[in-house]
Amino acid sequence: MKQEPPSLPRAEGFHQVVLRFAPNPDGPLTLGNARPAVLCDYYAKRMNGKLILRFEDTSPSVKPPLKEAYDWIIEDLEWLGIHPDEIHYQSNRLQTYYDYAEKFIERGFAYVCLCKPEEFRRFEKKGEPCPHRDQDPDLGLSLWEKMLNGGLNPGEAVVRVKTDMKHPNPAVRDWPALRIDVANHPRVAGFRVWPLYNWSCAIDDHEMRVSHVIRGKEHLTNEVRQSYVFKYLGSPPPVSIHIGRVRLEGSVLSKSRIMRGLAEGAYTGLDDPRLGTLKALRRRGFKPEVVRRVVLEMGLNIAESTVKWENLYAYNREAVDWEAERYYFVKNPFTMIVRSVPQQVEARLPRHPSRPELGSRIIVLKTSDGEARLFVSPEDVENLAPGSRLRLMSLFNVEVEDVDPHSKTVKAFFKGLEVPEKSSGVKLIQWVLPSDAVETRVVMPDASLTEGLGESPLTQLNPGRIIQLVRFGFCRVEAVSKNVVNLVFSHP
RNA sequence: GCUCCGAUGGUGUAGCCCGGUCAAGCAUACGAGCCUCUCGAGCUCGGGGCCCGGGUUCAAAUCCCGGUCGGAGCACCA
Repeated sequence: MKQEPPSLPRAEGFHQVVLRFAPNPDGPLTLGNARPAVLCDYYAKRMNGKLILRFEDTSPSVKPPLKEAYDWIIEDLEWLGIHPDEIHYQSNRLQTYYDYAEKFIERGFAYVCLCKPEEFRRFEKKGEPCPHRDQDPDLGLSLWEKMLNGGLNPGEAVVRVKTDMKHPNPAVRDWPALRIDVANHPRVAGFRVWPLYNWSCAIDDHEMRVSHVIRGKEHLTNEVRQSYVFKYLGSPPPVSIHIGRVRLEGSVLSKSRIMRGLAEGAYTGLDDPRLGTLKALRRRGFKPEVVRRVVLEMGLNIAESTVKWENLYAYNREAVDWEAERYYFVKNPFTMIVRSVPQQVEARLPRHPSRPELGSRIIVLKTSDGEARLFVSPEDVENLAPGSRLRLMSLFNVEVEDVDPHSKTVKAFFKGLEVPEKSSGVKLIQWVLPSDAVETRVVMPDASLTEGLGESPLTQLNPGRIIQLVRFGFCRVEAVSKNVVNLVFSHP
């Protein structure tokens, strides 16, 4: 980091800074989720505090949690270098939410509302109490009992927290805290009352002694709603920091859209390169520190911001250039036939142009009757006029005689070994020998496949390695076999 | 419609709370040059910005008001 993120606001006077990242396990983490996650982790570490991961899985029917998503999230966080000190599942804590609800009803801080949603909305709009607001706590408790034991059905009753029916923001007026939901939950069974976000969140932040909440600005009014709970609890609310939403240029970051697209078969998986999931970024060879860097650069700004791929590319290039060995790859190969080649030519291909200590590969070009064949990329030769010169990198120079796109053949003749002067303007191109060629497929950012031939040493690379295909781009090794190399394109 | 936010070069930010040291810093992108057997990396230099209009003040990117544009919320979602 060239620039430190700002210090955590109002962090003085806390015994320990406690932050929580609280995702809904209904999909994979995206770059959008990475923002609060990384910030929470960053400040927890910087302040010697504690980081809590809390799964907010309390909406069995509207936002059904996905059993697999819990692990996805933990894995994605681990990839980012985030290891929470504690992990909580709200679905394990229902009794706690019930206990508080009962207390609130008992003390008249909350009531069981039997209004139909539309009915209540009318009172809310007018700023007037509904008939249930002033119910006797004993009646409230017996209704609450009926919510729990089945005497009331979904939609018939809801527990509301008393706020202020004249609050300027109608959304704050007596908001619902718990409702009946009988849908199945992937983790627990036998519960029919579930807390709503503002209830479970406020109770948990209170119980877990959360000192600072970093969350998206879509929660701005939730902070106001939850402030009433803290008021009734007689404890100060956590410091709330709202950050802007993140957009990733040209990518889908919405979990629901991702899951829908996946169900419709629009994507190849959670790590489809078109998606803004952390899994996709990882698959494309982005280093976690790159994600952390862009997030930390945005800091605690509440203004929304758009991440540009070119920034991600630049940071990742910086992160991987040193480790990325260089290999030759020609896509949609054309065959070049070179005449008048000396008996035997050796090419020495350095593994890394800036790291001679890594050594080089020696490739021996054999000729028959002074003729040599090798593969080159059509885009390097397609429009060349006869007489054009080319430098086959690390090998020799040729002069092109004829290019035939139909037979995908280029005829050329040997034109010396010396590296041409830069001023000559001779283009340097990569090549692959037929005897050394292996089928190589690269998944591109738009999920299309680029196919061609690569050098055989590619088959020796372990999955996960980042390499650079010279004059093509950085790629991550996905899988290799004896005959096929599968790569994922990172960036130029 | 109602409630609430935000606005610094192409992009992301620093500065704004506590007005002068800001003729606005950094990163990335862009341009030029050097270097390099890659369209990669490195090095040097360069152009580019305080949304608009008023006000307060000796002094405003910073404070106030209005406007414009952008965003969020107004779910028995999180």
